Amino acid sequence: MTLFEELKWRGLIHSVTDEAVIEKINNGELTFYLGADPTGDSLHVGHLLVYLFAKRLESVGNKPIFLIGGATGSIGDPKPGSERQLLSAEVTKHNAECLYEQVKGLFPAILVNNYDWTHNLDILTFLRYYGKFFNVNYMINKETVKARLDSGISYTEFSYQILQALDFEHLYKEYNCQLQVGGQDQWGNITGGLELIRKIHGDEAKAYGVTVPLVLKSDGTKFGKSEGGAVWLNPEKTSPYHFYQFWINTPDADVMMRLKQFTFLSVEEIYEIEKSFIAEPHLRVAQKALAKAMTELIHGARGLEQAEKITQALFSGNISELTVEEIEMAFGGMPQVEVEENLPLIDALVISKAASSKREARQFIENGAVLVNGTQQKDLEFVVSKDNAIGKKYTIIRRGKKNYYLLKH
RNA sequence: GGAGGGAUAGCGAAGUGGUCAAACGCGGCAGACUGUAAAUCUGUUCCUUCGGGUUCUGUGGUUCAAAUCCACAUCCCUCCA
Repeated sequence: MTLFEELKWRGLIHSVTDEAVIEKINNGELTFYLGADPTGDSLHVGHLLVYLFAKRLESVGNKPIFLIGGATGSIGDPKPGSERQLLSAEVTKHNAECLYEQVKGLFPAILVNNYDWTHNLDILTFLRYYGKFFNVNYMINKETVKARLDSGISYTEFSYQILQALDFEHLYKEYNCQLQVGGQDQWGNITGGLELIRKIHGDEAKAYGVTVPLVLKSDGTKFGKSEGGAVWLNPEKTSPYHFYQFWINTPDADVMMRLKQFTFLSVEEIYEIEKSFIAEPHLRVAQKALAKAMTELIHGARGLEQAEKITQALFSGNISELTVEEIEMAFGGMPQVEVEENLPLIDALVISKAASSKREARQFIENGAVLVNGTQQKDLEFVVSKDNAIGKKYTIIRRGKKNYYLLKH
């Protein structure tokens, strides 16, 4: 199986601009790039697939360039609904640094920032030289722009695709970068770049684009969100435990696809897992393998160990047997609140955000949805006290099957 | 510029003087069953000190009583110019 065949098998190829790129990818002879606008300070699992795709290309020798969109990010790419809020220079810079750190953790890449070759470009050069290569009719027909023609789009965002095309052309010229990879929503931007390269460097210029499919969930909802929002790669924003839990909760219908798409387990290993998954689904071998592989990939062996330890403690049911040290380790990075020594359970639920109102708190208690230090508590008058806390320090509240909250006395 | 239609809870949508904290569907949350899955079933879904309080785009009015009637404002849609 060649690399490209494997990529296809893994469901990672949405489309390619030219079949000729396949052999070059397999031979590991390409320099390629992928870009990200510094609109946030961390990647989340929704972004992850294309980065892992890049890692796979890199693993056979292709050379990755990671492009930070310091310029494009300050413009904002057109999104379906409305204009973007412009970000300040400081925020963009900070975000760029954070993103680069995360990418470096995944694979070695040359870092470039499109601000460097854009900020000195004067308006006349832009219009006289580059502008002539762009046909407005063509630009208007890009999906991203078309979607906004009714509701309106500013000239600023309309110009975004030109800046992106400039990037590809620049990297082609300076680094002999022949390939851009991106999500399928980037197709328009990628082909824009190819167009520009062809116009400037002629038909013999060889450049390509490959897009990775959007990750879909079988039930149609958006991938990458758990309760409380996006699942981030940054452990400060999403703890390794929550990250692990996100993967282990993958529905049966999706889990084999996720293993193929996201993990670096070999084809044979995945087939082995699938056998067990089909024969004994209740063991959830596939979910466990997925959670393990992903947590280790992003948070390392220590993060995985931590996540598994917490999972073990919380789901084995022996919470009250945990020591203070174990709780501290387990709940590191998880939501916790300091409380006074004694507090009615109803208030404790509200303060810890386990319930959004007292009425809801009562309802949870009456439904038997609340466990205090591992035992169900149906008494509305129950008081959480320091004396009953584990090690006189921590009270662990569970609401529902898998929502945990830590109170520190 | 003219003529109509509309705005109701997270979303869709009933309700057109009191029986309305507002049907129903979706979504959310919880419980049961399971495997921390799916499907299914049950409960719940403005706040509350459980007395009550605050809601139906906004403001003012009519009325014992307004989501419901009237006036004005704002926004959206359709048709005509």
